Amino acid sequence: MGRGRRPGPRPGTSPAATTREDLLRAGAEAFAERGFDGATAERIAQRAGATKAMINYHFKSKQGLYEAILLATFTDLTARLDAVRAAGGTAPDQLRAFVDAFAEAATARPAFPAMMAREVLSGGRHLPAHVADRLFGVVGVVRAVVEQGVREGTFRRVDPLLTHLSLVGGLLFFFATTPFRESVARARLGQAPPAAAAFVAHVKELMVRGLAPGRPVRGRR
Amino acid sequence: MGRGRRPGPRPGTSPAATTREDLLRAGAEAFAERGFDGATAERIAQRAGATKAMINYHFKSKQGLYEAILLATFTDLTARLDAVRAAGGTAPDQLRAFVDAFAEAATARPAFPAMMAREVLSGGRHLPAHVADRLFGVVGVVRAVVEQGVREGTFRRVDPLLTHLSLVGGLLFFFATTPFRESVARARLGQAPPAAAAFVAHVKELMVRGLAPGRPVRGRR
DNA sequence: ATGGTAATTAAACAAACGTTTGATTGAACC
DNA sequence: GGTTCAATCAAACGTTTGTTTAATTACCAT
Repeated sequence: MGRGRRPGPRPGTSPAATTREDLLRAGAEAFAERGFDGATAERIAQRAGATKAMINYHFKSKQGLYEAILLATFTDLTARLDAVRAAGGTAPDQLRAFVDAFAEAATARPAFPAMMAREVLSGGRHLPAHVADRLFGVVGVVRAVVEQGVREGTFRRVDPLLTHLSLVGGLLFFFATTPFRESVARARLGQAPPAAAAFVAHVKELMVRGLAPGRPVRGRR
Repeated sequence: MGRGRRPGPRPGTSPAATTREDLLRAGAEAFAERGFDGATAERIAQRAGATKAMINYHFKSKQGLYEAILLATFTDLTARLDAVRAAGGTAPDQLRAFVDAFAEAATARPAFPAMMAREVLSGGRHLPAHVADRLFGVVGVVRAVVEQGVREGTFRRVDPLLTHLSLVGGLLFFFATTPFRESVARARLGQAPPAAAAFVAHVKELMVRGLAPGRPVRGRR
């Protein structure tokens, strides 16, 4: 008998511990679904095929695991967004590229939108300073693009921060609630939920048109 | 000596228990700030000036308190939004009124945006069916307005659901993260955070312009 | 006056939580 | 072949959690 593994390193796993990475992956999923408080160490470990003691061994604490995930996630995101800015082009083009990059980041790391949304919702309570910096970097990119657009005349005179909030808010909301929409679509309507690509195209068009200079809209203000 | 009240009803509180309402208020704040799992019964009770046993007495369980808050909140919101639809007018006007109503609901019940955002983020895990219905009512209002706009020619042919996601996502994100922006504004920059009114005006203009029919935007697609 | 009811408290409770500990194993190194 | 070391597990630990219980009080109707 004696079900359950006996202690000791996993046999034949020479190329760097996979347990650590399994915990990062499982933790990201769990934190995205339930939030920091709702995701228990036990469940994260189970999902990773390990024991919860491994969290403390590899990351010192549950909070340590959380921070490691956030750092990796935001580093990936800001790298993509900075690349958009560096690639140059007109402001509308950069804005479109921004939306694409955001969507690619959400696809590469499905947990990122929910974790980011939860973090700002909680007032950044679990955010260490150096991770918060990356978050503000996102604001900086949008601001730079909008200011460029206003300067070159491709955008009307809009507030960069307000533009950031409406743009990133919409993107974050869409990608963070994808699981919800999928379950609703299955349960309520037989209908399939909208694809990410359709939303991306929609947001690009909406923003570029909405920011374009020119005749004010008719009708009551 | 003998600190700590002795048991028994609160004296002189004839007009309906205020404890119940205190718990609703304190619970809304706590759930908005920390989420369902992060908000502890002890802290909610403290904030309400009561003991945690009162939660179970008045609402059966912590979950019961949560549901009571959600129901009241969403009922208020959908009432406002339905009124917008009922008032009629052109689609752009209704859309502007929608944004106003949303903002008023967020002002009247500051906890609502964060609670709603957290709920959809969690896939509606804590949502009882009759409360979920109200949530879908919001989608219905936006859909109706957009479809009317397309019909009457004031909007281009856009997907109502995608429009809903970008509009409500932006609004929710803004109002749900107001505390975060305020703390950041205080700590990082000496600058004041943008006022709600400014954001509301921004979103109205952005959406109405972005949805307006007419010449497609120049530049690469 | 008296009895009943609803509201409240402090304390007790079991379950669940994150963390720590100690034993155990496989592999690398000499 | 023995030693060392990092990785792993099961179990135990102390704390915190939401809930229940029993006692206590104020108000109201009779």
